[in-house]
Amino acid sequence: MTVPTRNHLFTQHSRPASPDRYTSLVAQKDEAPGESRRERKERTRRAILDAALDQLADTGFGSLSLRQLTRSAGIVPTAFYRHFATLDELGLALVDESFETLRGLIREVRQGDPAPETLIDRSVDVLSGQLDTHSAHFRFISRERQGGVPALRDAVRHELSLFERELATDLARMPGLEKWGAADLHVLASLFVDLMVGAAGEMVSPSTDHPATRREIEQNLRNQARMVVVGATGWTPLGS
Amino acid sequence: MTVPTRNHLFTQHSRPASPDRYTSLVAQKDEAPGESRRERKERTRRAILDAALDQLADTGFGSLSLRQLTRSAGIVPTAFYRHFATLDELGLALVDESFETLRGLIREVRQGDPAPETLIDRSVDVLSGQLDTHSAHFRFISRERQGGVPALRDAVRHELSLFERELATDLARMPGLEKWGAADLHVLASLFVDLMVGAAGEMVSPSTDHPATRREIEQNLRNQARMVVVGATGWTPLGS
DNA sequence: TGTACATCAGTGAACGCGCGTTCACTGATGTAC
DNA sequence: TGTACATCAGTGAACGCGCGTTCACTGATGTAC
Repeated sequence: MTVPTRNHLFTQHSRPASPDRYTSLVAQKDEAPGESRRERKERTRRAILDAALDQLADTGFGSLSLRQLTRSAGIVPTAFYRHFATLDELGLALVDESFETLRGLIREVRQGDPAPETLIDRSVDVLSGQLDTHSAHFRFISRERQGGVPALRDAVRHELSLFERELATDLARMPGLEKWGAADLHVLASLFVDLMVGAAGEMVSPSTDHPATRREIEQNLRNQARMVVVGATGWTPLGS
Repeated sequence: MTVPTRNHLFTQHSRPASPDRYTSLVAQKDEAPGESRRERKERTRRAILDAALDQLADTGFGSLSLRQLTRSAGIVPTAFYRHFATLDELGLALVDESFETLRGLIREVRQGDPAPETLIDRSVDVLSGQLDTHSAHFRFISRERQGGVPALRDAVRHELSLFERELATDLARMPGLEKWGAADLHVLASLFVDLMVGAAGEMVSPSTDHPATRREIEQNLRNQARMVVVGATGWTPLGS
């Protein structure tokens, strides 16, 4: 017969204050009485994801520590496995929500303003706004795109290529590009994606918190995009 | 009085075979009798750098392990400190030699063939050749550019901006660009650098060892560069 | 040319630490009747 | 509405491991005389 080795008088719902709980950023213990078990679980999952995004400001995903992660999420290390089977699975969840953000960006640009001559400025403005609220997602994408964790790198690249394809479909409808083939659209779309991800990665980096620098990068992105548009305007489609 | 706790009969020059020595890729123990102390030290340093580049194919610099590093360099962990004060210092040495490779590339392009209409193909060919012999350097640059180690990220970005400035100086001498200001040259040079580093990073990634994929990326890089050149040709300088 | 001494690249034991993962557990929430 | 039981998110002890860094050391190489 197995014997309990410790009392369990103090569990989740009446825990004594312990020093290392003070460091938790996204504590599970904030009481929210009406909550169901599902809602509680979802809240903890969210806390883990946020703690990860937080920690990822400083390091690559490969250097993520499960123990630090759970400490700042306000749970015990082993509780992590109630939500994700492996650290990689957590990473893939972050890929998903990061690309949701990215698609949100393109959706926001699209709606309400298709005038081609203001499209660049509008896009850069929307990007700039998204960077304020979702910087962690952009940092994650641009870092793990070249990062040291194969599963994530592949997932990010795959999503980026899907995203690029969507952009190509959008571009195909623009005036002047009706005659373009898939290859031409791919060249232009990949240019835009490379520029955007590159600039976003630079703006969102911990080294670049100086706002003047950020505005310079933004301005350069605008000019780069303009030069590419001039190139697209004068482009002779590849098949011809 | 301190007492030696172990015999030292077997040192560097007549060491018994020990299991974990077999894994060393770049062993220091290869006898080279005529060598001076300086030459020996330089050889070990080289072995450390190579072991690092080797290990960095799989992970980011932040996840580098000093112990694995020294094991595959054929020395004991503590011997590392005879060559570098910290791991970061090793990283900076890698930044230096990686950018030497990059400058070698531009030098190779420059010499012997300045015909503007073949410049893109020539550049991509040279890049492709360098990727075969110095892939680790390009992987290092493109990964640590967005990587999680601040000192390296800053160093790589600084070197990239110097490199871009050099490229701008070269471009200023090209026919048709004589009237361009510094800002215009910056836009064009940064476009080329972004495209090159991006494509190189993709080609050199462990996920991309399929040669067909690599040729596709190369071809797309050519097309992207061409579209940018068309853009530059039709560009109205910013001041005007 | 020979000798005494200094230099220093590499050694190996030892350290304390944070890591990911296992396991049997607890007790509040949810469900079947 | 009340009761008995199942579910399962979170707990805490324990594990073995690889890590970076310290330290006093060795002995071949280099140098001064």
